[in-house]
Amino acid sequence: MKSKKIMIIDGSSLLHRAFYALPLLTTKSGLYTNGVYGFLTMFYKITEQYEPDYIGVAFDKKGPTFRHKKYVEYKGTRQSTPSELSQQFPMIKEILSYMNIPTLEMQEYEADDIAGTLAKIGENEALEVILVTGDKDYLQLTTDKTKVLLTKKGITEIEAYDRNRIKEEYGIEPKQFIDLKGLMGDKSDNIPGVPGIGEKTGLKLIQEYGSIQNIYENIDKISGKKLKENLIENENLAYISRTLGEIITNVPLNMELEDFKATTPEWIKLKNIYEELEFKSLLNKIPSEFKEKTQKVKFDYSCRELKPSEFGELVNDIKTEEKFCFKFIINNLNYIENEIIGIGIKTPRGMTNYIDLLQYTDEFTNYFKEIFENSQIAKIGHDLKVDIVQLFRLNIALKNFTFDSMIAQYLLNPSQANYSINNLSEEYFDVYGIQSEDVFGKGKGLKKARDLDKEDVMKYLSFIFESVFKLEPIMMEKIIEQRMENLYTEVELPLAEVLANMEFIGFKIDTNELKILGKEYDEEIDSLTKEIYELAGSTFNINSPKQIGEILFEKLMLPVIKKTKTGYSTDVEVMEKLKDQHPIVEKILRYRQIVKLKSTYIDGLLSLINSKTNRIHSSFNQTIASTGRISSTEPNLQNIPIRTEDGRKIRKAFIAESPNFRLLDGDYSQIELRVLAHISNDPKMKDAFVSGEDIHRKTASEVFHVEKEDVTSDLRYRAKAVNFGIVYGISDFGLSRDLNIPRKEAKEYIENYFKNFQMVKKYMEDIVSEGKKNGYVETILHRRRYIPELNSKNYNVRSFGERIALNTPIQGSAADIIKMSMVRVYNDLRDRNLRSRLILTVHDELILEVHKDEIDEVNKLVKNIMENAISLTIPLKVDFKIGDSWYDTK
DNA sequence: GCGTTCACG
DNA sequence: ACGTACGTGAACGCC
Repeated sequence: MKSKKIMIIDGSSLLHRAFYALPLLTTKSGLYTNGVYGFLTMFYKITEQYEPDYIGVAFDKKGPTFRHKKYVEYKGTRQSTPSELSQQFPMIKEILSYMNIPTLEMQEYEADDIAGTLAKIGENEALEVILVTGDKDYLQLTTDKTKVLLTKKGITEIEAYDRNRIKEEYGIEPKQFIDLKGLMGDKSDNIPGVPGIGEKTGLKLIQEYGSIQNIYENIDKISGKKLKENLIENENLAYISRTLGEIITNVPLNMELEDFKATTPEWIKLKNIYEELEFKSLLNKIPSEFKEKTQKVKFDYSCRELKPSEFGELVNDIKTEEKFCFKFIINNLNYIENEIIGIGIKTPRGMTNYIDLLQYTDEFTNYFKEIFENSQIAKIGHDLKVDIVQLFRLNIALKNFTFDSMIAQYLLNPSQANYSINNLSEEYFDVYGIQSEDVFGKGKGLKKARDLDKEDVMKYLSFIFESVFKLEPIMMEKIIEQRMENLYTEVELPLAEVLANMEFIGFKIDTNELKILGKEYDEEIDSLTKEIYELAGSTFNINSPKQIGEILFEKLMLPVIKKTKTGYSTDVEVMEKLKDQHPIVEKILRYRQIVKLKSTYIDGLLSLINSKTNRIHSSFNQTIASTGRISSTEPNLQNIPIRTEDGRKIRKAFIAESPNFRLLDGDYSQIELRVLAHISNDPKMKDAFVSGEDIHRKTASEVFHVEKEDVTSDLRYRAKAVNFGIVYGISDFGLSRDLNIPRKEAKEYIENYFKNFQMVKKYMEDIVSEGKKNGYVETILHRRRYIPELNSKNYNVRSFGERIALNTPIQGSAADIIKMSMVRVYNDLRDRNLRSRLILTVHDELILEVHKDEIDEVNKLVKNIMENAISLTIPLKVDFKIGDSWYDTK
């Protein structure tokens, strides 16, 4: 039988660690909580990992300890604990009391003595002992039965030490750390030790002689005159230091093992204090049944399952109430092919109705199609894009879609990490709702449709509907107040349907073409692999940056250009600089490129082709990018290669549905620079766009003081880099790296740029100060992004904030514009009953699958919509290409 | 699960 | 003196 475990935590040490590892977080009322928060994060991590049967937390007690009696200077150099930290000790103790975990502190003793004593008690009871601390001194307590978990950098890294590891790493027994410390001393505790002896010398001596006592018994054998002198002169100090550094294990504790038994926390109290301290993520640790009891808002979970005979009645209710909220229940697989399990529907005054669609799909569509398609009846919900895809599958066209709480929250704060309905109900109502995982399971425990508990499903749906109905008025008020009503109702909401349709339609793939390309790549990978092994003189995993580093910088002794957190950097930038030094470098670069193409684009795409339609159905995320852009996943169709010919070939596999269709690709020319010209109102920049000049050429002539006719391709290239830099929040460093020129030269370019485009400079200054003043910046359609970084005390963080402040209105306005185009293109194609359809967007580009009979009409229509999506002080220009494959639309 | 690298706009 | 261009997603190694 496995022995039981006792975990003893050094609370003082852990709180200190957490406090210094995390930035100073405060609650709205100004309480400092970073230490407590970090402590609890670590606490949950280790208790969940080790699952102790007994647990206790030891603290230092204020006042002198027995060590001070032996040595008055003990801890004499310690700075007093800052009040931001000291006020957090009572908090963590309070929380531990709610967890029913005993906290121990004793006059005259320190936490480590208590922990040492408990460890000994634990060992005597034949328990496995786990000590948790940030203090290396604890290593002296490790035995075969006691291990020490030591926090490393930050709060996420924890290293476990047992006796074996110590012997391996230090070559001494744990107990010998006491003697080692006697020699080394400890600056932070003001333990003197023997002068001139640090970790290295100390370890050597202990490894050789075993103990301080034995060193002095053999003092004549010590080599090194100075060392020997120091030892002899400071013998007394060495022994005193040894005593000070020894953790004692016989503190008189009046506790029994049973007092430490892990028991159930007092959930309600724990929940209340987590709320008070605003530890939202830790509330997940509270079982949901304890979270509902103190809701401010009452949620009604009443629900019923409807049989077909009752469908008509609900349809009539909906007609009288003119609004409903709905959600499909589907299994979480690819939702183009999944099973549609059921649907929940609720009107403002009615209860939640559930229809089993595994049984009654036909009856459902017969009764409800007209309701969904009725433009007098409003539909609302949360993350309805998924549900619109299901409606497409059932051949139902949604009309009058007026509210989606997920999209609403994205507009109210586009930087949020999580837009789940649970997050929203917590934020707005302090209601902790029902976790979808509890209903559907997760990971391996994901439930099959038939294993779902219908009552749970209905209750979950009720929770969503109650949340959405209650959120709608509150969120709409904010949206209107922030001037985003138009953006919301005319752009983002209709866009959800456009994205749903693009997901539903997909992009046709020539599987064979992909496979042939894959074979070519494979052959090259094989031969490159052989050449690289040959050049390296050994085999290794070329996919491992770590192993490449070892080969290049240790075996082949190439110069180290750059380091990462974990070792040598081997990225393209570094490798380009090493190219001339060894032939292997170029081979590795080529290998990396081809392997990327093969694994991400050949194998990755092949695995995502829908076998029935030979099409790829990506998912488009409308609420990820803080700037307003759309992102694409599984697969990401927005990063299909184009910059190198080898990669660009992948696009040959992206084709139109049949010989009757072709691809039409329209991309905005220089949309971000045009947006910048518009919002900065810079006359020179605007001139260039109004007169249809090449903007990079224009920039080159201004920055480098040459006539436009005399701009060489090199100058144009440099000017292009400058223009990009402007949009991103330029720095001389970045530009110099990008163009491979001295920093000084880059600086001149930038200064010249600003001399010529003075209004751009003014824009950059104004937008940053506006951001600082308001806390956010806006796009043309008033899309808002908060930038807390602008007020950071940290220079780097603040600079980052400034770059965000000037880039977001540019990137975000460009996103506004293409989103408007998408909605109009989609609607016009549908209104004209065309067979052509929008299938993809890549930030400044729209791709349509166009019927050959409609090419001229659609091309004209899309051009008109895109170029007139919005009226700016400069024209928008769109270039169009037509081809049988995406490769050909160039 | 995080870090590195690299694909795109 | 610092450390540095904006926004994404996927594959892989490594712990």
